[in-house]
Amino acid sequence: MKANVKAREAGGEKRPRGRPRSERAKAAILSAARELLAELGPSGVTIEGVAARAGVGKPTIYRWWPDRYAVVMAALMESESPPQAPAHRARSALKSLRVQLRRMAAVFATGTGRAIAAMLAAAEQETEISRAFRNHFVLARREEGRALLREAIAAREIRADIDVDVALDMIYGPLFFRLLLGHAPIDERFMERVLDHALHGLRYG
Amino acid sequence: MKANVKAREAGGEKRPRGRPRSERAKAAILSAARELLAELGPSGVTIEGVAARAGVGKPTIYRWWPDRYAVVMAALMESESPPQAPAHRARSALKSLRVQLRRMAAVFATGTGRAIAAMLAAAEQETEISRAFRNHFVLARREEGRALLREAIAAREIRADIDVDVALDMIYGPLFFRLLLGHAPIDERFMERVLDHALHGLRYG
Amino acid sequence: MKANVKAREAGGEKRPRGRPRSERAKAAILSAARELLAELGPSGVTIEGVAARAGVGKPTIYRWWPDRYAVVMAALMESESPPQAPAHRARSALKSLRVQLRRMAAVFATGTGRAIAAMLAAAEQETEISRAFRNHFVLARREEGRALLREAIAAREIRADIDVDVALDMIYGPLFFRLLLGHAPIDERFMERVLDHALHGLRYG
Amino acid sequence: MKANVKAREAGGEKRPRGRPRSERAKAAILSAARELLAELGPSGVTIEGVAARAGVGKPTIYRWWPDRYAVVMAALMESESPPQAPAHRARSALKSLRVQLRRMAAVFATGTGRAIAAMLAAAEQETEISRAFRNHFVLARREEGRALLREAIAAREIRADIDVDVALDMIYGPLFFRLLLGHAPIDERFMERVLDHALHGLRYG
DNA sequence: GGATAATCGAGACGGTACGTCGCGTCTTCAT
DNA sequence: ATGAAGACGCGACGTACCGTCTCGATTATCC
Repeated sequence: MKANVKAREAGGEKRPRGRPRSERAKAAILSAARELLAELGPSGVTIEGVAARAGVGKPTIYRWWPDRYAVVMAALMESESPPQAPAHRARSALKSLRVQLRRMAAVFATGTGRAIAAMLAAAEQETEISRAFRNHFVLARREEGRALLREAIAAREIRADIDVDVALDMIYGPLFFRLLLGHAPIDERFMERVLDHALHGLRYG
Repeated sequence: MKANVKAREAGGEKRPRGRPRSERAKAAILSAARELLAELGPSGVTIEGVAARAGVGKPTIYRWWPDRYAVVMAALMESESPPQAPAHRARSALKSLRVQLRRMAAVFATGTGRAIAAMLAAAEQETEISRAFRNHFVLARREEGRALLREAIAAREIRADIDVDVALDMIYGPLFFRLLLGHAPIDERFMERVLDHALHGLRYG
Repeated sequence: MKANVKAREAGGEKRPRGRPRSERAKAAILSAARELLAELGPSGVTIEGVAARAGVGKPTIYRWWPDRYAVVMAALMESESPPQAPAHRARSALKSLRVQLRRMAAVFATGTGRAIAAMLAAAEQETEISRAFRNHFVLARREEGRALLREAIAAREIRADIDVDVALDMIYGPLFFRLLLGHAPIDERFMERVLDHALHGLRYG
Repeated sequence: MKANVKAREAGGEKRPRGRPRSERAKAAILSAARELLAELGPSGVTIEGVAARAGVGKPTIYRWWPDRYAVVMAALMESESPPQAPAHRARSALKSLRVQLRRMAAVFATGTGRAIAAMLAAAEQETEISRAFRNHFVLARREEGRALLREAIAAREIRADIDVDVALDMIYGPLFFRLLLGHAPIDERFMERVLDHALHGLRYG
């Protein structure tokens, strides 16, 4: 234990008073939640199950998250890396958008996709974490898309008189539509075609 | 008794042996479920609550629906009339589509909308009722849309080389995207603009 | 059918009006109850189980017996023949008593014995059938015993100043005591020894 | 903290890890069970009823007792004090036995008596608690009786060649016989007469 | 022979209670 | 002052049977 003491002195961090552990437990909890999510789906992630698998007391979980939804969301957010922020800056804005959409399709085509959709729909009240979750998985990328559309407008690749919010929902909406309804598969090709159709329009032109 | 036999054969209906199910109970159950759904949201619709309010035994509910999701779905399907089949045959196919989209927006803008989205996402397995539900609320109208798009193609109002499935998801997807994410309101104007943007495309043209 | 009519007129009984009760159904019910009793014990004899196994509707059972206890008791009473009325009239009354006790031991040593005890104890209210049941299995034989004791008194085989009721409970009681407590086996030898000890007393004499 | 450790080692008690069980809840459960038993009889003691009256969750009951029979037995065992161990050491063993029998008669003459008999008969399988129950109410006293009979033999008050087990069942059996059959009342006088008849025998002597 | 009527099978009904699962909180001991 | 362990009150789950009722079909008697 001498080493421990020395390390602490060396690090110089100030410990509150008597609490030695915490990050280890947090990691174990999220890890257990991720496993259960993969094995049993969103409804199979119970606090009791997570606590048992993580070797942790239930109150420890509640010390970090307010309820089981928050735990599942946190686990999903940890497990699924977002499409690395600047997302492969391509030559043109539309090209970058195309890359981003392909990446999203790849993520949402997995079982994780349905879990995310379920959590999005299940979030009954507007909480901190549900907002963060929506932002993490969807709205942040939609904002990336907004920036790219603006660039494309500036580059005169797309028209200036469009309603950007409508355009964004038209591009990202189909992904979640298929996720929710399951009437057709989600793949990279699909997202590309969505973008193409959105750009060219359905009319003769 | 020959007449009786003949009538049954003719009608083709097959009377089962025992006491027939009580339509009164069925109506009371769905009615109670609808009320609870409106008052407490999807998660507030418990079998116990429905049974108590409907003045019905729990086993009677389980005799007809496999679980609470099925009851909620059935209640929603009973309460919400779909946009009357042929949906106001307008002069042109696109006009008819526009009318249908406005109607859907009106339905999904209500609290019922979120409930439908929640049920769509919560349905963990592919059951008879979940399929019926998706079909009732969404896919049937998407198929209406498909017919209208085909008409529009025949009438040379839109291009013949489009991928109709992609086009449909691009038109109906944004509605569910907003429903799920809640980042912007759903109203008739929104759906109209979606259709407009889909038709004209984002490019210069 | 002439014979039938004549017999009825002779007997003078009045046929109610409608379809007569099916003796076949009654027999099937008791048979099914007996089987379930043997397989699952008294608590395993449910009305639903009996109805299903007998190929009979539940109301048919309730037309004959008021509740499931009555059915079990009836099944037991049908299955277990009482120790043939006069029970082997031996040379002396005490010898006859000894024979009767041996026979009772044989009956109660089987699984049926515990079932009878359970039904005796479970009968919460004083009904027609529970009285009949107690009488059939126990009290009738106790009355036989009373007659035999009286004979033995007359024959000066036992004392005249005893309390016959006390004596009878002292002879038949031990059987049910072991049945209920299960602390020792029930067999013919045991009942014989009970009778011997009752006759000779525990004192020196 | 050395003292603490030492004390525990000395006492030998082993504190389990978690929150200790609530004695308050245990007492409330048994108390509620006792009340319901008195008001409604053995079949009126339902787990739901006990939980509601005790202000306790059902799972708390199931944590400590395997089923409703065990709860009733525990309640009976708590409520009814056994006839204080050494049971009034009288001058002679037979006198002590007589006192014990009178006390038992007093206990079993009450409504509690029938409840005990019902539980004895209902216990379908041989469990820890059913064994404890039988021992508590009956077999322990039968063993007391055995000791007293042995004393009486040593004191030459009764014969040495008797089968003590048979004699015991002959003395205690009649009590349960009347309890089960209800053909005659149970009172102190009855038990005394049983003992008298057992001692003197039915023969002339 | 046709009407009448009771019983039959089947099985749904409103109920009660079961025993279980998971929730989120609380309490204890050990660190 | 945390952390694991785990009991607590609670609410809902889905199931088993209860005893009753409502059907169409069947089987008898009565007119």
